[in-house]
Amino acid sequence: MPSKAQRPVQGKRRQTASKVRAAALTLFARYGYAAVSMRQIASEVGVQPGALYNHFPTKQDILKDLMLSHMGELLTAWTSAKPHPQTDPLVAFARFHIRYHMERADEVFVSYMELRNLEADNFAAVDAERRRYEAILTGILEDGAANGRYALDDPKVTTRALIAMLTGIATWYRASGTLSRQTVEDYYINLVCRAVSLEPGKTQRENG
Amino acid sequence: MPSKAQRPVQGKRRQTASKVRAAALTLFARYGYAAVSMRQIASEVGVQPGALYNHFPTKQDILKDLMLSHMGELLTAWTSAKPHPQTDPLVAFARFHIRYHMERADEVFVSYMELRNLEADNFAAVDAERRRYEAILTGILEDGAANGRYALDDPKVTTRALIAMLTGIATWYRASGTLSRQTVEDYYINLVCRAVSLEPGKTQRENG
DNA sequence: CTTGAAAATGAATGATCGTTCATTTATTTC
DNA sequence: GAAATAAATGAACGATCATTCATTTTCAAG
Repeated sequence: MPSKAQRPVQGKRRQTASKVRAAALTLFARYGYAAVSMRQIASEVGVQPGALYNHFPTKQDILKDLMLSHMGELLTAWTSAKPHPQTDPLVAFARFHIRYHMERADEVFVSYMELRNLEADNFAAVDAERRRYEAILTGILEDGAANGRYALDDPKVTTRALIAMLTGIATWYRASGTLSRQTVEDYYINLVCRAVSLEPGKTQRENG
Repeated sequence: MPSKAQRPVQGKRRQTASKVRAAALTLFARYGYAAVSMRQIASEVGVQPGALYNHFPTKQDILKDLMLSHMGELLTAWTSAKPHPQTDPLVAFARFHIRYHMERADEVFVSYMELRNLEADNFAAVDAERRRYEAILTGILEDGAANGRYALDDPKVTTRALIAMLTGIATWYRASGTLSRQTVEDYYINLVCRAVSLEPGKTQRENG
């Protein structure tokens, strides 16, 4: 007799599948895909190894699912993000990227460390998404360079440099540390702005 | 009867050991430590698996050797690097870092992707070297910030941001591409300079 | 409550893993 | 060239790997 009726949402059906995803994500992030066994994942989920195959056909499919989901959610999140319309586009993108990546250290870690372990088809699919995401930043840089708002040598090189810098936060930032998320975000925004000679004070888009 | 006397240098003794290192480096960089077997390494060297154990006691020792050697050589290279004395210290360091890392993509890749696969003792040793290297840049930034040459929020955060940005070159730069090493180097130097508000034209150290 | 389907079990498959070792082969030392 | 030493072989070890499957258990729908 539960005091509040247990949600009968979609049965227990899809529950194990998402527990598998969660366990695999944590283990892959910590030990690496190749070093994690299906037995470890099963043990973490609290199930026998064979049961995993009711939800994912192979170990590789778990990795593919995690990485494609991450990229898909990242792109969706950007599309539906509505930054303050006065904010400079580069600043808006960088703030979005920093926040999203600080909140999902494991996903980020797996998604850029395990590319090597994707089979050819899966790599192509994930890499296409990654390029779509980078193209967003490249477009912003091209626009800003065209009208003189940013100073930069090459939009694609700058894209890779900035993405590497920002994504790197996930490799060292720990919520338990002394720096708050907001502080780290602000410091990195300053670095990004200066890297393209956008005066940090002038991050409001000029209208008219 | 060799036309030119075969170098009897140190016999064939250490020759296999360095072939093992080279093979392991290439394989680890391409497939990851955990995904590479001792049999693959032996096959690449042209030897039976058991022979590897005449040179390295375990697979883990090969990884430790590769990573510690890389860090040691990196620190030695910096110590013995003699940049033009008029060059701004940050520019000198960044140029050194970029060049060193573009020339050794495999070493760099292994050294920052395989940290997870080091046993505790080995990780501690490698990480200590890594921190020694980062401390060099942090020191440069602190000096420059103290006398107003650079604008930055936090030397340690800036160190991590710049190192991530610069090291990221190894993940995408290919000598076969359209961009020359010198071009990439120059673009990144501009990014670094602007990131700390050091006017790119003013990269000569002022004396007096 | 009955029925059909999905999920989980528990045991097994063959393959591959890192590592060992007695033996043979190659190299260095005297 | 003989003796000593190191390297390489080839076969084997037990452990663990991803995956399969007949069977049992659990769950959702009628």
